[in-house]
Amino acid sequence: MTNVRVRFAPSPTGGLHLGGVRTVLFNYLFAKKHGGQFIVRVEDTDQSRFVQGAEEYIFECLAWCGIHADESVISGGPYAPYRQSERKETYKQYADKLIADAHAYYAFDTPEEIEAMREKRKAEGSGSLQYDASIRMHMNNSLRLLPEETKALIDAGTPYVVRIKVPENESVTFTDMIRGELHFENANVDDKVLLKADGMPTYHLAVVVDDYLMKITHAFRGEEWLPSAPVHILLWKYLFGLDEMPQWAHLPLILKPDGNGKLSKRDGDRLGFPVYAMDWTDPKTNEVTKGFKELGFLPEAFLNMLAMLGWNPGTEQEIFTIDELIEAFSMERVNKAGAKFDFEKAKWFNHQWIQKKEVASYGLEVKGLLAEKGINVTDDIYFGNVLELVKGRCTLLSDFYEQASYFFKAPTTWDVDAVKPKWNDDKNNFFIAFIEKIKALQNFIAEEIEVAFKELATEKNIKPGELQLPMRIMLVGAKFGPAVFDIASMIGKEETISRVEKALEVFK
RNA sequence: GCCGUGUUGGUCAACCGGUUAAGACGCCUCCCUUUCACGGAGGAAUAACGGGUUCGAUUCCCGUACAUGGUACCA
Repeated sequence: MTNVRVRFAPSPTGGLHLGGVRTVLFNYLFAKKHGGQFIVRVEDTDQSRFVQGAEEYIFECLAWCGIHADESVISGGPYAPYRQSERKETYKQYADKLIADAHAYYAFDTPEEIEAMREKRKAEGSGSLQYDASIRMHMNNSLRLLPEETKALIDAGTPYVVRIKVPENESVTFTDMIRGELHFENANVDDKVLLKADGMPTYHLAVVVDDYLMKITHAFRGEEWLPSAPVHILLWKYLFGLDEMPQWAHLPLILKPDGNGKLSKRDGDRLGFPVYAMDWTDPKTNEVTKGFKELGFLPEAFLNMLAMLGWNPGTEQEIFTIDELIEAFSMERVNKAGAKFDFEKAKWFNHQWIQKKEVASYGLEVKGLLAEKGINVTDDIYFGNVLELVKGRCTLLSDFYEQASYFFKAPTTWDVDAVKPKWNDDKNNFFIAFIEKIKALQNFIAEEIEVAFKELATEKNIKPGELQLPMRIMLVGAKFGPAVFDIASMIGKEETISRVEKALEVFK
């Protein structure tokens, strides 16, 4: 439990999807729970896939979620730099060491040659198409070549990669915090490329070296990494010793809600829900992918929902603050099986959080939403009261526009069909009298308005219920919203009278 | 094809050999509300299949099926 250090290592290829955020979350929860450090490192070893602005975007998303690495751990401190492209030389040194120790070798095979090898093996009916012990002595590499030949090739500037030499007839065993003891036969793991022809490391070399150098104690990542775990274990064994190796946990995948497979960006577009944390604009195509934030999610709800996807506390509690999550979290309670994403449930979490949080905490954001639609809020107290009154019927922050706009703007259209069929002179006269009656009201509060309304209705011999819907249409314009008298009280006497008068004209 | 991982209602899932197999989302009914929601009370709905092991298997083991991931000089 001492000195826990975890890391999140995003690949800046654009966007930050649900699975990515959940990986950070679990890392973060674990680190916080054990009083450890949370490190963010950037995996940009494939420069061809690097997208401009993607790194900044990832940090913005994390900031929105309220997940912060220590400053020293992002940009400075003893372990910097954190961007893999800036650590190129370091990886090379370790690759060289591996070669010197005969645990890796130079390979000069061109992609075409490798392809030819695979075609040949396929034709032979071989089950395995790997570059491994069974084939490496037939390939163009330093294992088969004489040392002088290898040297000549390198001196001549022949492109080469460095591959790990997976030993034959052995196996790799390690313990995963979620899955228990895992066992892999070396015959099934191939000689993965460690250093690419451009001198950049592959993920395999980079994680191991970085995790060691940054003293990572616990490595959590997606389940898709399980098949390459043996390579990483071997690298640990050769480079730093198994005693130094972090504890592993391979997190279950987040799956598509409908069909089969891993949840992807396209599924969101297809099924109408976001997959990214925040809006992401691809700089190449200018295509915008919707984010949870912009759709109207609260970060607490977003994280809460994600935490419950693949993990559960074993109790009936479902709504957790981040601190409660930290307290309750344990890797052992993470599920093994992938979970299908359910957008309905995600919205439910948001609804819960809109009720739970102080309205003031999201007031500013709602204010911005209203401003975009031309409603400028000037009175913060009034605004707060309105939010309090309507929040129960909001699932997304964006719902506040529909639910709150009529507190700031008189309706300009009315659902006349809801009123007209039953409208008559008696009702018209009732409202004319009602205007006069409320003018005399001292305290224009819901209870008194209701009393006045009902008294008058009894007096005029009309059922109050039959008058409430018209009243609502007058104030709101449509059939929704809180109790009519609450609305009237909120918008005030003048405004109520004005709206009733105006609607009376329309209903004629 | 080969290798890995997994499989409790439509979805998320609890129960880690003996249970009437929790709970939540969604769905349905009713109540509340002469609005729309919230809320409350009910309801339908689940252990992939076949073998073992055991007094007893949803729980352990083995097969099969299915799903999913990997099989790249992508991460």
